[in-house]
Amino acid sequence: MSQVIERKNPAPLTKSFEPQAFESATYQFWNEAGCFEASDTNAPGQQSFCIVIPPPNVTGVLHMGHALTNTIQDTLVRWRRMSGDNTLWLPGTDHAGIATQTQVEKAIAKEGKGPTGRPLTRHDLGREKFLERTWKWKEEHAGEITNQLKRLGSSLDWKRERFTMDEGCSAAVREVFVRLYEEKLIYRGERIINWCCRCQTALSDLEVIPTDRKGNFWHLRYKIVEKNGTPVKNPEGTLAELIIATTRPETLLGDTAVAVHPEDERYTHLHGKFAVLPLLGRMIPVITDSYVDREFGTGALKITPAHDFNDADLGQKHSLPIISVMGKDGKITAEGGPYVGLKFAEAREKVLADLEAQGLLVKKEDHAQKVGLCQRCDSVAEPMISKQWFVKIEPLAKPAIEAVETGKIEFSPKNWEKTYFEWMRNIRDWCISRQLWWGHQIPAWYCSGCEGVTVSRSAPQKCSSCGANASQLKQDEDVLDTWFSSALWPFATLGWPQKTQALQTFYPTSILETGFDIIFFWVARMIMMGIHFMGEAPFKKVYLHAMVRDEKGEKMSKSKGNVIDPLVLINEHGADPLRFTLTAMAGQGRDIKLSVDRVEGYRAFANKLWNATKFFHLQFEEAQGGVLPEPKGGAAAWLEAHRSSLSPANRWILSRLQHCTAAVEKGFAQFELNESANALYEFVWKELCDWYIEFSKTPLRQGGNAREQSLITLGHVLEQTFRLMHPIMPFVTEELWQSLPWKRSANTPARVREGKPAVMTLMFQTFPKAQDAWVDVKAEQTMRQLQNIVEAIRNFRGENNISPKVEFGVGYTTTSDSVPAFLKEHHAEILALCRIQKLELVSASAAGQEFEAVIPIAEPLMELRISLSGLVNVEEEVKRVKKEMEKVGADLEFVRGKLSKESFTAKAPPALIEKERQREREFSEKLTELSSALSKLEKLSGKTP
RNA sequence: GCGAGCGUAGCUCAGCGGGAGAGCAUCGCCUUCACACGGCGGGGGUCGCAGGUUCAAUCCCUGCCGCUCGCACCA
Repeated sequence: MSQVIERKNPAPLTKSFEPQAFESATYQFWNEAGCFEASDTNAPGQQSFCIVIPPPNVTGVLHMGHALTNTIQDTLVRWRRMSGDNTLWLPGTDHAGIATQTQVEKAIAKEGKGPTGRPLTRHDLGREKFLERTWKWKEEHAGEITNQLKRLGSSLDWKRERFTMDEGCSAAVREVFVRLYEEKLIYRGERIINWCCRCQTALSDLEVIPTDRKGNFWHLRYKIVEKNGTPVKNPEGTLAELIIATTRPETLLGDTAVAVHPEDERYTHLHGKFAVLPLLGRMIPVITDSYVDREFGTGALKITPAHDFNDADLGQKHSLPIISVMGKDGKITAEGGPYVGLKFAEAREKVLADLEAQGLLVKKEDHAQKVGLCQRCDSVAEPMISKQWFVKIEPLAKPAIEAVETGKIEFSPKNWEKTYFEWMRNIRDWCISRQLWWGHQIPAWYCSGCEGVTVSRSAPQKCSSCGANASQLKQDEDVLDTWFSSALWPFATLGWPQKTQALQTFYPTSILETGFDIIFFWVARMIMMGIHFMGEAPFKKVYLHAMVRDEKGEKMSKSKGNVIDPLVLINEHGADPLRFTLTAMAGQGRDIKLSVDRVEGYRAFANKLWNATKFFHLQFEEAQGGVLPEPKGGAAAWLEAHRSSLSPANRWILSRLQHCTAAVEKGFAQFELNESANALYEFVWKELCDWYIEFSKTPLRQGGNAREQSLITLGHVLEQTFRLMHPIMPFVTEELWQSLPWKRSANTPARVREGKPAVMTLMFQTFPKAQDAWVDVKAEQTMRQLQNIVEAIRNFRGENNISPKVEFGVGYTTTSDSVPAFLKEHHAEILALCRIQKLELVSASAAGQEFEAVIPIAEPLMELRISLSGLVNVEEEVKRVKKEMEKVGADLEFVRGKLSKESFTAKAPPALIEKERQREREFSEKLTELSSALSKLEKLSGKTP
């Protein structure tokens, strides 16, 4: 007999659900037993299932978005693991270039002053020292987010944890860079990019957030002249000029043309002429282009190719010169003539003042405009020409578009595919160089001798162009966009560029789960790189979850102070309730407004399950000899063997378990986790606790076979429920499962092969499959009938405000032959659930006495008769009956109306018509009963003073 | 401007062709031996508005209105 890993010192179940008591220990048990570890190879016939975690920032802290995505992923991973797959969920963190560098910069700024008395900057430390500091910072903070992921219950294979700047990932980055360079898909060029003057780095288009700003529209006067400088005149003899509206007057310093629409008749006579650039006096051509909108502004446009994306395109089209007047330092360059050295904002003021002085400023209007802000620091990002590294994206985008078009990759919800296509089909080259220090330094070396560029996987020995030795070579100081390494994540983490077994087994990964906000940043780029380097898309399915917002629907942000910290919720209520909440709300196509109330509600749910299990133990321990021995072959086999002799209630709950199992499985498989969660909630609370356990109390107290049968059924149903619920609520289900008397250890195929011991854990138990054989229509019908009777009596009690302490007798009449036997069989349960003294058949003649309430029931066909004397106020009962009659009357009227329409009876499906006729009969009978009861009551109340 | 989503009970959401559901909140009764993190019962909605298709529309179609979110921006 091989060894089994068991949890040490199991504690008895506490009085109620107290997650703090066991969550951490449970996680530790799983982790130490190696439950999270995948195998590099699949067992024969086994499938692999792999998700790579969207790597959180290495120095970040867990926020609700993380909690959501990791709960969803963990749920899927646990489900697949229990279903028998070789399951790998690969953990890791991202170096997060700008974010991390900024944190460290802030830290050193606080530490001391530089030589001139200002706070220390990274430049005071120098690159090497600064990087040392950042690595140290990373080591100190990296544990926080991973510990938080553990608190959430994430079953990540920690032995495979990766970091985007670890040796392997760095090697992958260099490999990709070199290959793309060799394929001419990476190039270095002088192009217009977004520049953040505060962060002092280039940004990609995506890192710039267009933001509404109140601005102004200044109308400027450009005089028009011939090439030789003679003023041009208008047809009516006045001097020709162009009035141009602009929101950024300071950029005029870099204007190299003005443009009008070719068919704009106002300006036809200016075609081919020149404009005199205000302030600088430069002559620039008047060009025509249909890009110009005649309706907007004055219909004339100034063109500044160096500082505007659209102008850059026009400039290229018309071969215009490019004049950079704004520098990376946020100041006007020497090209700006008298304005050199001014900050942009100062330059604007001065330019406007000078224009005004020269009479060239026509007017100023208010104007709402969008300004691009740096995603990281919110300062204005200026478009400017700069020498940067770019990825030529179109050749990479093409197959990535095709992969989604042909369905090799599917997005869910599907409508995101449209968004993906939109962006991918209009994609611009990707600026990948960043003027930061924290990141993958670009593997390009410049030769001081020949100015040649050497791109290499490792530090080159000599210049690839002129052969000069290494001392002449200097590596590019810039680093790569953080998303460059993230794009390689699905294969770099599996060992690429080595040909590893893990890569073979787990690539392509099964699914990607992430937020829609990073479709472009991350998802699209992973698809492009995956296809290009692996020949295959990195995942088959992309699941995109909604945004987590606060309970008012606002985005959570620190500045608004509306952030709900998942760790606070975990500490207070446990990880499971939070996970259940997120899962239950993860329905697609809607933002998730998280409310703490909801979490509390699901904590109550966990408590409910806890107490149901305690109920089982209580009953179990009372069994003869203290402990009921495990049935031979286990509970399931026992139930199978005794199926025909099981009570209706037992058959019912086993049948309902199949429905629940099917729903949970379907929800997981279709990525509708909320469906799974809701099915479980309904089943556990309503069916198992409210009905089954209440029903089972009678046989359990009865003892003997009845008790044994119910105990085994309840134990089995609970055990199966724990399995079904485990992917969503791993901690509490494991804790409760461990408490069960008949549990068995289990193992995964891979562990067996590797000689690893089995583990006594719910994590490795087989995920249930719905079994049609256990679906019992008859038992469900029986239970429905019993529920109808019980509810009718409870309703009578409730509406008449009769205390549960008051017991009374109930009689009934029926025209059905089977009802008396049916009620006799379930006599005890009905009495217990309704807290009544007796339920007995009364003859039709004995019935009909005046002191009775009459409660008609359609299924089973019968009438309850309850003697009112001393029980209720007759007037109250009159009210109740009247209310009931109104309801039934309205129903009847509706059904009759429907049936009276010939169009309905002619065209509706026959089955439906029959159903409606049936309903009509029922309502009508019910109404007759009620009205006769009412007339009796009214007579009675008339007699009473 | 283009694209997507959402408007259902006081709140948060499910449902999406046959007369509207849940949780929380609320009201009434109950400390009944798993659970007051509980039980039982009640009240509460012309399913954003207007048309159309259909025997039948919260559900399908069209148009509006309102709220989000992408993309592109008109300089």
